[in-house]
Amino acid sequence: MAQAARRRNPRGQGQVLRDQLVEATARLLATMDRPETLTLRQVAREVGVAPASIYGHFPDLTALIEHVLKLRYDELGRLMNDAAADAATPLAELVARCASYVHWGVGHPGEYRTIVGGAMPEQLGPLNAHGAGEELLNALVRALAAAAVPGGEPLAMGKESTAAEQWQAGLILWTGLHGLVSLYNSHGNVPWPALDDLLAQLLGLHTGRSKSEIEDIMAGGATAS
Amino acid sequence: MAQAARRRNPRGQGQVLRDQLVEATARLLATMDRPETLTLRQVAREVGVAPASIYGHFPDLTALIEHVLKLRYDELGRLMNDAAADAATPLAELVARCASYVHWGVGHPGEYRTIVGGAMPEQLGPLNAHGAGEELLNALVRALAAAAVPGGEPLAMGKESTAAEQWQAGLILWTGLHGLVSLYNSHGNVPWPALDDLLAQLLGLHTGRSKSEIEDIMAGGATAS
DNA sequence: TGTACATCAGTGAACGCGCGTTCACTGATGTAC
DNA sequence: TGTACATCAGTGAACGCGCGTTCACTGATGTAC
Repeated sequence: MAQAARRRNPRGQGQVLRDQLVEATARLLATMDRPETLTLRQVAREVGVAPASIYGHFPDLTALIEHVLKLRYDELGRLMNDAAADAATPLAELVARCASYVHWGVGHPGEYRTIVGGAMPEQLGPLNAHGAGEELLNALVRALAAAAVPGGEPLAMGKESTAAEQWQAGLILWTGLHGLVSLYNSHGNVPWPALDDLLAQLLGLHTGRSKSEIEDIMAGGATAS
Repeated sequence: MAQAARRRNPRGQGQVLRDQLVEATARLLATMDRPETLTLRQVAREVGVAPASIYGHFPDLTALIEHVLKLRYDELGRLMNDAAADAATPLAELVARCASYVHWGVGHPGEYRTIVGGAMPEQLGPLNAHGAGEELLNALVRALAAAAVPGGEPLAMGKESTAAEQWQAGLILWTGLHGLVSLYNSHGNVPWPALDDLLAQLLGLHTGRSKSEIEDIMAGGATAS
């Protein structure tokens, strides 16, 4: 992995090493079995630079990781918003958001675990550190409320649902999505059905629709990966 | 934490240190912020013994931790079975199982994360290592199938549900429970509603009952802690 | 056009730390004769 | 009742390792005069 024959950057180009550090850290977090054990010296080796050189660009490894996790989190948020933008109906938007969340989580197990799985020391992930996670969660709550079945049965027995009820329903949906990603990623020995099958059924439960209705939307809409 | 003035055990009592090691490891795993960073020397210090003394009882730290996690896992299984045994109806049994699972998980965040959360290196937890997790999961699947609403709507549109459908429904319920415990434990900054409130609504969704029906059962039955 | 100097980007060696593991050992307790 | 010996339960010092962090440094590149 470590490149040989690295050239010192010319005068104005201190930025170059910084970018390389960020990219190498991202790559390592994405590919390591246990991303939470990443060390400063591993990053230095990956870039092909002396460990001390990192201090010119970041105060310590924690700051570097935090920077990278913020990028990944923003990527996930953008992905979900893009998927939502293509949707024709509120229900399709909800399905698109959830599908992109789950697909991203399963496609990026290391990063998912570091961002939302609480794998990092001292609640370092963006979902905890800054309130960045709120946006993602709020968008999900709104999407679920907008997609709630018109009859209104599942939430509050025919009454209009209050903000607190919508919040709680969104939270529960989030825990469902997270549980699915988390267990799917960490328990490879369990005989899992197809991921989209599980997701369709899960969303059916949470929206009060049939599984097949959700599947039709997933097949038609842009669910990204 | 480390006791001073430890006395060497008399001849036949090598077992004593072994028990102390197990107990100290359990205590540390339960109380540490990041149980996955436990070291062999920490255990030795906690007991008040030389690091090398551990090798007389366990081949290495991994074996010691594995032993302790197995104990904790058995504890959880027993708790769920005991709770189920007190239940009057299949639905009450399901509720009791799920409630004891969630309560145990929230009451033992460190152990929960090491057992099912995938926090340990190389899939060390009992749920992965041996097939011990299967029993717990199978019991949940059976309980859900038995408690399925008589009308039969939520699963398969009035038809009898197949074994595969029951398995999938149980898996999804498990991911819901796990997501709830996992996020509840790791995201203290989120304004969580009462845990039993979330659980009741979640079980309502998964069983096709109303939240209040579940709440009545939770209030009446033995939900343990 | 030369030259002294400042700055930039990063180096390399060293530090002290906690770790897992090894190895020869110690000293009390039991057992054989 | 003595005494030599074996075993048991654990010690203590040492090893080599990778780690985060520090510090004085180097050498190329730009700038002032």
